[in-house]
Amino acid sequence: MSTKKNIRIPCTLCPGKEHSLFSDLPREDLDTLSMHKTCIRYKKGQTLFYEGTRPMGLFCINSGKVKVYKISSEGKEQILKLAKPGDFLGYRALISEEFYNSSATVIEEGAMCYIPKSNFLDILQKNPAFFRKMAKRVAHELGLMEQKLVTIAQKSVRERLAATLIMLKETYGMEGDESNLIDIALSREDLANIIGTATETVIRLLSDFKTQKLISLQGKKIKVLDAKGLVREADFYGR
Amino acid sequence: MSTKKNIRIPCTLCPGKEHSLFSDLPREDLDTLSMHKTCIRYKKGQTLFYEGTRPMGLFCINSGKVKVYKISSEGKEQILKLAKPGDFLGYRALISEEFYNSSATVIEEGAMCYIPKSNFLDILQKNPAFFRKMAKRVAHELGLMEQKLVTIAQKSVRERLAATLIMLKETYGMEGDESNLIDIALSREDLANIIGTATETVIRLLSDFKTQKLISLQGKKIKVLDAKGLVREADFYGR
DNA sequence: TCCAAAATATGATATTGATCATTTTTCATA
DNA sequence: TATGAAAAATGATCAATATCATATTTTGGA
Repeated sequence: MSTKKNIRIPCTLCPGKEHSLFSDLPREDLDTLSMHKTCIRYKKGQTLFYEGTRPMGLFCINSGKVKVYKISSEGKEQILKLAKPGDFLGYRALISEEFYNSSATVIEEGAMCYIPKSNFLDILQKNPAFFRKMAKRVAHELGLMEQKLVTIAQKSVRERLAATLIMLKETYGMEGDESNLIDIALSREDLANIIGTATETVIRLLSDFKTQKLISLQGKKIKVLDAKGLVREADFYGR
Repeated sequence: MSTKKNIRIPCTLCPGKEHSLFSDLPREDLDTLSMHKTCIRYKKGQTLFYEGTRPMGLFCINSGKVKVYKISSEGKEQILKLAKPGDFLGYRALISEEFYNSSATVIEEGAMCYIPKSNFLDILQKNPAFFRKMAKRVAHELGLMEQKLVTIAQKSVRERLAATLIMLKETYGMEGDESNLIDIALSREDLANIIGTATETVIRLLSDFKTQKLISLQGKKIKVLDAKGLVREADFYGR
């Protein structure tokens, strides 16, 4: 069985707390959350929740990275989003009062906090400003998802890959010298499942981009050498 | 110029009011809305709002049908959803406090009610149950959009067309004998812009389905002859 | 450190669906 | 009801990408 270990991390010490959805929650509410939550270390490959199951709480990523995806009827995985420390998972299903419509699996190990549904709903209930903030977030994500739909429906695989690399660089780029290194452990297959194509196609296109000196490949990690060039490939203008 | 005519339709008389988002709004709030809204007849081709503009209110469709779509950088249209009497448009942008991320154009003429932003937000503010309902709706739509994304990313055009025809039949099917007639005036181009393909491809596939006796074509309108067969084409099982 | 399995890479081929060109039909309206 | 424009239909061709097959490399455990 899994070797999950229960650990305790106060919400007030959570990385990225300042920019998270909880950022301007009153101290009192934060303490309530800290009190009731559980934090567990997950290893790569372990799953936080499965599509089709009933959500019993809210996940908050303390460290590590997670992919959120759906499995189609043919068994193919489609990654809907990637989550990093400070991100929350599972609120869509809690707010819509539905089962999970996607699964979430750890791609880089770390600690995940779990806030029981009742505590989360309590705070939503008694804190209208927080509820508005959550609703605003969900509405914003709907907008993002609509844009993604258009991109997948209308852009070529090459364009989508270039656009995804730029997005990854912006989200997972490192500090200073290494700022062009995309710091997330995505396999070629994961990348293919983000943009909706075959693994071989991603591999071919990456080596193509490498030949064009747009990127360099350092093992699994990708370095962006020519962001402008990638932007050109992505046909980013006018979006 | 357009020949928009201001007409008055009390919300209490709105078709589909019973099942709309406003269904269990207190009488008092409904009257406030009725008081402040304007209702205008729109002809086919007229646009309710444009992507990139600031939302100033909420649209409610009294009669007629509307398509909601985005235009990609290459100028191609992608239809995100179709709206029918009783449906609301524009609340995503109001709740996320963003500009419209899509445009809405009338495909079958009818009357559209317009509720000023301030009135809508007032009611949201003072009526937590209604706000929860709106949030729930947006979260549900996010789930639908995620499913659409997976479908477009992973299913063939043939499967998507078959699935779309089934959805259209379920949403716009008529009563009784004519229950298999899809009662919405969509051009082949519109259909192509829903499923994300070329118009010619839709035309070819439709005549294919016709040859297979899955559908029949009566002018612009499509009749579903063999729903089971279409479901098979759509590979619907297990979704 | 070595081994097996997984991931990556590369090649050959097949298929889907886009694009371009042309014809036919439908439809609005003059 | 005639006519011009838009929509639908059909054909020919081509490009992008999936699929299948087979190395080669990397990696995580025993």
